[in-house]
Amino acid sequence: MGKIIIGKNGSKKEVITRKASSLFRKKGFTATSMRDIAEAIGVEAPSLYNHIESKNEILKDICFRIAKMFTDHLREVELCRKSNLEKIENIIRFHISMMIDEFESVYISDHEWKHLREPFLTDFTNQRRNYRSRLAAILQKGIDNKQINAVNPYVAVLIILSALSGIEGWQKSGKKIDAKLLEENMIKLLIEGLRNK
Amino acid sequence: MGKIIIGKNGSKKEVITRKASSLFRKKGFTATSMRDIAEAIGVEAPSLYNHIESKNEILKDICFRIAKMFTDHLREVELCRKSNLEKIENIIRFHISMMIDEFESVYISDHEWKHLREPFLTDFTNQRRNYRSRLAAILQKGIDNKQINAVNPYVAVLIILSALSGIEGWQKSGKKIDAKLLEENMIKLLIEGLRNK
DNA sequence: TTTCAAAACTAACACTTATTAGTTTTTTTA
DNA sequence: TAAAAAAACTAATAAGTGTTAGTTTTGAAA
Repeated sequence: MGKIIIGKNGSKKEVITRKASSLFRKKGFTATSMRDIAEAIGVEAPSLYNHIESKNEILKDICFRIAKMFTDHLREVELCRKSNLEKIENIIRFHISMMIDEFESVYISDHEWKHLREPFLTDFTNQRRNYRSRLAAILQKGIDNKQINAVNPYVAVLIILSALSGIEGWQKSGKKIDAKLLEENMIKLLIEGLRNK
Repeated sequence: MGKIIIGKNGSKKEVITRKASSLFRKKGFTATSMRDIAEAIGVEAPSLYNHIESKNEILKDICFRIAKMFTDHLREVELCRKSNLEKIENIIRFHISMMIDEFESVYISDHEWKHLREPFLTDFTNQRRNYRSRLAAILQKGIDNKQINAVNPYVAVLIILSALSGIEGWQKSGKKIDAKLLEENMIKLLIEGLRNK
């Protein structure tokens, strides 16, 4: 039938993962079959198994790669010398850039992680909880400083993260919103909501 | 094997829809089989077809019932005599109460609508677009009034709606956040972000 | 050009899917 | 209590699932 053509960037496994990501986002993980992925690449389904372990491994790779990027960035922010509000702003900007550069993967890691298998499911949800806790800790310090408005930090984290993950909806929306405009509006709304006046 | 036991509230179809909602939310629409639903009710899968048309009809009923509730409420708000910022606040409070009272259905209507079949898929996405446009129109009037901060109204709608839909994550989170506390924090953050100072 | 491994293929397996047909049981109505 | 209707059942269908086995093709190294 055909063969897997590798672009300049990466192995055949990465080609499969990228095509799969696109389908997982459009149709959902469960509704995407190995045959769908194979067809999109131009190959028969069993051929994929020369490069990957299982359909579930693809999902795992996507979710954990994204989780690592967020975790790594958070560690950097925690160590830098900036005010807590600036740290939050930095994190928000990073989320937005991730939504733009890694749209499909971030979407999947947000919406399809529940189809991970153990032990990865537990690992992943622990990482998420951990991420949220550390974000709440930054907010709490800002509140103690009086720099940040006295909101419940867990609620604020919830609001910020879900507001951010909603940018997903923007990409395909008819309204062409410029990325920079989006970012500045986002910062304005969320940071002004937090800032203590 | 058994039979469908109807509670005081509603037909057997409603019993099926309720059980299905719970499974659709936990496992996703595609990953939930008719046998899963039947087993949860205590009946064989083919028996369900005495009461429903198809698995897809269940999803359609869930999504359109919720869409109607949001649309009906929006119409009321549009007609009432209040400031535009108060209207937005009213809508935010309604979303929160919906998340609490109709958690499973709202979640599904947010996350599983893409599995709707035509013509319902098109109808549903049109309703969503329409809802967002009308929300943006309210914001625009508030901006013209100088009551609302000069943000891009489409971005603001995106942020508000996704922040709201993120409350889904709260229900099951370990942190037991009181509903009233959540609501007040949410209003504080979002409305203060919008208010022109 | 021969050799060898990587990567494609076809065929198939064992299972699950939503749904239909036809039949029996249960409940309601007369 | 007899008749009719509703709702359960079993059995089966046709299609689709992820994945494996075994074989052939392809491309690079010797």
